[in-house]
Amino acid sequence: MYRGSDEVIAQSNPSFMNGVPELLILRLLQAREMYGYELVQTIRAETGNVISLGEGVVYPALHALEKQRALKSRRKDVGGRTRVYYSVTASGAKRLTALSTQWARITGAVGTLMGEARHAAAAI
Amino acid sequence: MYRGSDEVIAQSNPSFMNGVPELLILRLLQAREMYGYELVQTIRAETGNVISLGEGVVYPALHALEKQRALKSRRKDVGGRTRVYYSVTASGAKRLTALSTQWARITGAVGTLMGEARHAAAAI
DNA sequence: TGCGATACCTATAAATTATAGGTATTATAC
DNA sequence: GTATAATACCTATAATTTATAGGTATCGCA
Repeated sequence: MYRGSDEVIAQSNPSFMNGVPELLILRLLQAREMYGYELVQTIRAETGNVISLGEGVVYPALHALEKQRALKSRRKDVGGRTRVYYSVTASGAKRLTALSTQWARITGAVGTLMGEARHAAAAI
Repeated sequence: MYRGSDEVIAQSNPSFMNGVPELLILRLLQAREMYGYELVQTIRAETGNVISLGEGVVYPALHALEKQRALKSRRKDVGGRTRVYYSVTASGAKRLTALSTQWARITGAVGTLMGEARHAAAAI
Protein backbone atom coordinates (compact mmCIF):
# COMPACT_ATOMS: atom_id res chain seq x y z
CA MET A 1 0.00 0.00 0.00
CA TYR A 2 1.40 3.38 -0.98
CA ARG A 3 0.61 6.29 1.30
CA GLY A 4 2.77 9.16 0.08
CA SER A 5 6.50 9.54 0.22
CA ASP A 6 6.46 11.48 3.48
CA GLU A 7 5.21 8.45 5.32
CA VAL A 8 7.52 5.90 3.78
CA ILE A 9 9.95 5.97 6.65
CA ALA A 10 9.70 5.82 10.41
CA GLN A 11 6.12 4.65 10.70
CA SER A 12 7.06 2.74 13.78
CA ASN A 13 10.30 1.74 15.39
CA PRO A 14 12.83 0.19 13.06
CA SER A 15 13.99 -3.15 14.33
CA PHE A 16 17.49 -3.05 12.82
CA MET A 17 16.85 -6.66 11.86
CA ASN A 18 17.48 -6.62 8.11
CA GLY A 19 19.47 -9.74 7.27
CA VAL A 20 19.91 -10.72 10.90
CA PRO A 21 17.73 -13.86 10.88
CA GLU A 22 19.65 -15.32 7.95
CA LEU A 23 22.98 -14.43 9.50
CA LEU A 24 22.17 -15.98 12.89
CA ILE A 25 20.64 -19.13 11.43
CA LEU A 26 23.68 -19.79 9.28
CA ARG A 27 26.03 -19.06 12.16
CA LEU A 28 24.28 -21.35 14.65
CA LEU A 29 23.94 -24.17 12.14
CA GLN A 30 27.61 -23.94 11.31
CA ALA A 31 28.42 -24.75 14.92
CA ARG A 32 26.12 -27.79 14.95
CA GLU A 33 23.04 -29.13 13.22
CA MET A 34 19.76 -28.01 14.75
CA TYR A 35 16.05 -28.15 14.02
CA GLY A 36 13.77 -25.16 13.53
CA TYR A 37 12.04 -25.08 16.87
CA GLU A 38 15.40 -25.44 18.56
CA LEU A 39 16.78 -22.46 16.65
CA VAL A 40 13.85 -20.31 17.74
CA GLN A 41 14.47 -21.11 21.39
CA THR A 42 18.25 -20.99 21.26
CA ILE A 43 18.23 -17.52 19.73
CA ARG A 44 15.85 -16.29 22.41
CA ALA A 45 17.79 -17.90 25.23
CA GLU A 46 21.29 -16.90 24.15
CA THR A 47 20.32 -13.28 23.53
CA GLY A 48 18.27 -12.95 26.71
CA ASN A 49 15.16 -12.30 24.58
CA VAL A 50 16.80 -9.31 22.91
CA ILE A 51 16.29 -11.12 19.64
CA SER A 52 13.14 -13.22 19.41
CA LEU A 53 12.42 -14.69 16.00
CA GLY A 54 8.99 -16.22 15.52
CA GLU A 55 8.55 -19.60 13.89
CA GLY A 56 6.96 -17.74 11.02
CA VAL A 57 10.34 -16.14 10.38
CA VAL A 58 12.59 -19.12 11.02
CA TYR A 59 10.82 -21.85 9.05
CA PRO A 60 10.47 -19.88 5.81
CA ALA A 61 14.10 -18.81 6.15
CA LEU A 62 15.23 -22.42 6.53
CA HIS A 63 13.21 -23.48 3.49
CA ALA A 64 14.60 -20.68 1.36
CA LEU A 65 18.19 -21.38 2.42
CA GLU A 66 17.72 -25.06 1.66
CA LYS A 67 16.28 -24.27 -1.75
CA GLN A 68 19.38 -22.18 -2.44
CA ARG A 69 21.51 -25.11 -1.30
CA ALA A 70 23.01 -23.13 1.55
CA LEU A 71 21.52 -25.69 3.93
CA LYS A 72 20.73 -29.38 3.75
CA SER A 73 18.26 -31.24 5.97
CA ARG A 74 17.52 -34.69 7.28
CA ARG A 75 14.51 -35.98 9.18
CA LYS A 76 14.94 -37.64 12.49
CA ASP A 77 12.29 -39.26 14.66
CA VAL A 78 12.71 -38.55 18.35
CA GLY A 79 10.19 -39.83 20.88
CA GLY A 80 7.36 -40.11 18.39
CA ARG A 81 8.01 -36.60 17.09
CA THR A 82 9.59 -35.73 13.79
CA ARG A 83 12.38 -33.22 13.74
CA VAL A 84 14.03 -31.75 10.66
CA TYR A 85 17.70 -31.13 11.31
CA TYR A 86 19.53 -28.59 9.17
CA SER A 87 23.23 -28.19 8.55
CA VAL A 88 25.35 -25.80 6.50
CA THR A 89 26.67 -26.80 3.08
CA ALA A 90 29.93 -25.57 1.55
CA SER A 91 27.93 -22.99 -0.34
CA GLY A 92 26.22 -21.94 2.88
CA ALA A 93 29.55 -21.55 4.62
CA LYS A 94 30.70 -19.19 1.87
CA ARG A 95 27.50 -17.23 2.19
CA LEU A 96 27.98 -16.98 5.94
CA THR A 97 31.47 -15.61 5.45
CA ALA A 98 30.18 -13.00 3.02
CA LEU A 99 27.33 -11.99 5.32
CA SER A 100 29.62 -11.78 8.34
CA THR A 101 31.97 -9.50 6.46
CA GLN A 102 29.12 -7.31 5.32
CA TRP A 103 27.74 -7.19 8.86
CA ALA A 104 31.13 -6.13 10.21
CA ARG A 105 31.46 -3.46 7.53
CA ILE A 106 28.06 -1.93 8.19
CA THR A 107 28.25 -2.00 11.98
CA GLY A 108 31.78 -0.66 11.80
CA ALA A 109 30.72 2.21 9.56
CA VAL A 110 27.74 3.03 11.77
CA GLY A 111 30.00 2.90 14.81
CA THR A 112 32.35 5.39 13.23
CA LEU A 113 29.57 7.83 12.43
CA MET A 114 28.05 7.42 15.86
CA GLY A 115 31.33 8.53 17.38
CA GLU A 116 31.80 5.25 19.16
CA ALA A 117 34.76 5.14 21.56
CA ARG A 118 37.25 2.92 19.80
CA HIS A 119 37.67 -0.35 21.65
CA ALA A 120 41.08 -0.61 20.01
CA ALA A 121 42.15 0.74 23.41
CA ALA A 122 42.55 -2.92 24.35
CA ALA A 123 45.96 -2.71 22.66
CA ILE A 124 47.32 -0.56 25.53
CA MET B 1 4.16 -9.24 -5.40
CA TYR B 2 3.79 -12.51 -3.57
CA ARG B 3 5.83 -15.43 -4.86
CA GLY B 4 5.44 -18.19 -2.31
CA SER B 5 6.74 -18.35 1.21
CA ASP B 6 9.89 -20.22 0.26
CA GLU B 7 11.13 -17.22 -1.65
CA VAL B 8 10.30 -14.60 0.92
CA ILE B 9 13.80 -14.46 2.30
CA ALA B 10 17.28 -14.25 0.87
CA GLN B 11 16.39 -13.35 -2.69
CA SER B 12 19.50 -11.24 -2.86
CA ASN B 13 22.01 -9.99 -0.35
CA PRO B 14 20.54 -8.38 2.72
CA SER B 15 21.98 -4.97 3.28
CA PHE B 16 21.66 -4.91 7.08
CA MET B 17 20.36 -1.38 6.66
CA ASN B 18 17.03 -1.51 8.47
CA GLY B 19 16.73 1.66 10.52
CA VAL B 20 20.26 2.78 9.74
CA PRO B 21 19.39 5.82 7.59
CA GLU B 22 17.17 7.27 10.29
CA LEU B 23 19.77 6.59 12.98
CA LEU B 24 22.62 8.21 11.06
CA ILE B 25 20.61 11.23 9.99
CA LEU B 26 19.54 11.97 13.54
CA ARG B 27 23.05 11.46 14.85
CA LEU B 28 24.73 13.73 12.30
CA LEU B 29 22.12 16.44 12.71
CA GLN B 30 22.53 16.37 16.45
CA ALA B 31 26.17 17.34 16.01
CA ARG B 32 25.31 20.27 13.73
CA GLU B 33 22.61 21.42 11.34
CA MET B 34 23.07 20.17 7.78
CA TYR B 35 21.16 20.11 4.50
CA GLY B 36 20.09 17.01 2.61
CA TYR B 37 22.69 16.97 -0.10
CA GLU B 38 25.37 17.54 2.52
CA LEU B 39 24.14 14.55 4.53
CA VAL B 40 24.34 12.30 1.49
CA GLN B 41 27.95 13.25 0.87
CA THR B 42 29.05 13.30 4.47
CA ILE B 43 27.76 9.78 5.07
CA ARG B 44 29.58 8.53 1.98
CA ALA B 45 32.79 10.32 2.85
CA GLU B 46 32.96 9.46 6.54
CA THR B 47 32.24 5.78 5.94
CA GLY B 48 34.59 5.47 2.97
CA ASN B 49 31.60 4.59 0.76
CA VAL B 50 30.68 1.63 2.95
CA ILE B 51 27.33 3.31 3.47
CA SER B 52 26.00 5.25 0.51
CA LEU B 53 22.47 6.56 0.89
CA GLY B 54 20.82 7.91 -2.25
CA GLU B 55 19.00 11.22 -2.23
CA GLY B 56 15.85 9.19 -2.73
CA VAL B 57 16.41 7.74 0.73
CA VAL B 58 17.61 10.85 2.54
CA TYR B 59 15.04 13.42 1.41
CA PRO B 60 11.96 11.32 2.19
CA ALA B 61 13.51 10.44 5.55
CA LEU B 62 14.07 14.11 6.36
CA HIS B 63 10.50 15.00 5.40
CA ALA B 64 9.08 12.18 7.51
CA LEU B 65 11.20 13.09 10.52
CA GLU B 66 10.17 16.72 10.21
CA LYS B 67 6.52 15.74 9.98
CA GLN B 68 6.97 13.78 13.20
CA ARG B 69 8.59 16.85 14.76
CA ALA B 70 11.86 15.03 15.31
CA LEU B 71 13.52 17.61 13.04
CA LYS B 72 12.93 21.24 12.23
CA SER B 73 14.14 23.06 9.12
CA ARG B 74 14.97 26.53 7.87
CA ARG B 75 15.73 27.73 4.35
CA LYS B 76 18.94 29.51 3.62
CA ASP B 77 20.09 31.06 0.36
CA VAL B 78 23.75 30.48 -0.40
CA GLY B 79 25.25 31.71 -3.66
CA GLY B 80 21.93 31.80 -5.47
CA ARG B 81 21.08 28.28 -4.34
CA THR B 82 18.51 27.39 -1.76
CA ARG B 83 19.46 25.01 0.96
CA VAL B 84 17.16 23.52 3.56
CA TYR B 85 18.99 23.08 6.83
CA TYR B 86 17.70 20.57 9.35
CA SER B 87 18.32 20.32 13.07
CA VAL B 88 17.16 17.96 15.81
CA THR B 89 14.32 18.92 18.14
CA ALA B 90 14.00 17.79 21.77
CA SER B 91 11.68 15.05 20.57
CA GLY B 92 14.22 14.02 17.93
CA ALA B 93 16.95 13.84 20.53
CA LYS B 94 14.84 11.47 22.59
CA ARG B 95 14.17 9.36 19.52
CA LEU B 96 17.89 9.25 18.76
CA THR B 97 18.62 8.03 22.27
CA ALA B 98 16.03 5.28 21.93
CA LEU B 99 17.31 4.20 18.52
CA SER B 100 20.93 4.22 19.70
CA THR B 101 20.02 1.99 22.60
CA GLN B 102 18.12 -0.38 20.36
CA TRP B 103 21.02 -0.45 17.90
CA ALA B 104 23.44 -1.30 20.70
CA ARG B 105 21.15 -4.04 21.99
CA ILE B 106 20.73 -5.70 18.61
CA THR B 107 24.37 -5.50 17.54
CA GLY B 108 25.41 -6.67 21.00
CA ALA B 109 23.10 -9.66 20.81
CA VAL B 110 24.26 -10.54 17.31
CA GLY B 111 27.85 -10.20 18.43
CA THR B 112 27.23 -12.62 21.27
CA LEU B 113 25.71 -15.22 18.99
CA MET B 114 28.44 -14.75 16.42
CA GLY B 115 30.98 -15.64 19.08
CA GLU B 116 32.60 -12.26 18.95
CA ALA B 117 35.78 -11.89 21.07
CA ARG B 118 34.68 -9.72 23.94
CA HIS B 119 36.35 -6.32 23.77
CA ALA B 120 35.67 -6.00 27.50
CA ALA B 121 39.31 -7.12 27.68
CA ALA B 122 40.08 -3.40 27.74
CA ALA B 123 39.30 -3.52 31.47
CA ILE B 124 42.51 -5.50 32.16
C1' DT C 1 -9.46 -34.76 29.93
C1' DG C 2 -7.67 -30.49 29.34
C1' DC C 3 -3.74 -27.61 28.74
C1' DG C 4 0.90 -26.29 27.85
C1' DA C 5 4.94 -27.45 25.46
C1' DT C 6 6.94 -29.40 21.40
C1' DA C 7 7.32 -29.40 16.36
C1' DC C 8 6.07 -28.56 11.96
C1' DC C 9 3.95 -25.33 8.46
C1' DT C 10 1.83 -21.20 5.29
C1' DA C 11 -0.47 -16.90 3.86
C1' DT C 12 -0.70 -12.17 4.03
C1' DA C 13 0.28 -7.62 6.02
C1' DA C 14 3.41 -4.17 7.26
C1' DA C 15 7.47 -1.66 6.94
C1' DT C 16 11.49 0.16 4.80
C1' DT C 17 15.26 0.73 1.49
C1' DA C 18 16.60 1.01 -3.38
C1' DT C 19 16.02 2.59 -7.86
C1' DA C 20 14.91 5.57 -11.28
C1' DG C 21 13.41 9.17 -12.51
C1' DG C 22 12.51 14.85 -12.72
C1' DT C 23 13.60 20.13 -12.16
C1' DA C 24 16.81 23.98 -11.84
C1' DT C 25 21.14 26.62 -10.96
C1' DT C 26 26.20 27.22 -10.87
C1' DA C 27 30.91 26.28 -11.94
C1' DT C 28 34.20 24.28 -14.96
C1' DA C 29 36.32 22.56 -19.04
C1' DC C 30 36.65 22.60 -23.97
C1' DG D 1 29.95 30.22 -25.64
C1' DT D 2 28.44 25.96 -24.79
C1' DA D 3 28.34 21.39 -23.14
C1' DT D 4 29.01 18.88 -18.91
C1' DA D 5 29.56 17.91 -14.16
C1' DA D 6 28.35 19.22 -9.68
C1' DT D 7 25.12 21.16 -6.55
C1' DA D 8 20.48 21.01 -4.55
C1' DC D 9 15.97 19.97 -4.29
C1' DC D 10 12.15 16.53 -5.05
C1' DT D 11 8.67 12.19 -5.89
C1' DA D 12 6.77 7.74 -7.44
C1' DT D 13 7.06 2.98 -7.53
C1' DA D 14 9.45 -1.46 -7.08
C1' DA D 15 11.77 -4.69 -4.42
C1' DT D 16 12.93 -6.78 -0.28
C1' DT D 17 12.21 -8.62 4.12
C1' DT D 18 10.37 -9.15 8.77
C1' DA D 19 6.19 -9.58 11.61
C1' DT D 20 1.84 -11.34 12.57
C1' DA D 21 -1.61 -14.50 12.73
C1' DG D 22 -3.06 -18.20 11.85
C1' DG D 23 -3.30 -23.94 11.24
C1' DT D 24 -2.14 -29.11 12.27
C1' DA D 25 -0.60 -32.75 15.33
C1' DT D 26 1.77 -35.26 19.24
C1' DC D 27 3.35 -35.71 24.00
C1' DG D 28 3.52 -35.11 29.01
C1' DC D 29 1.52 -33.66 33.10
C1' DA D 30 -1.99 -32.12 36.30
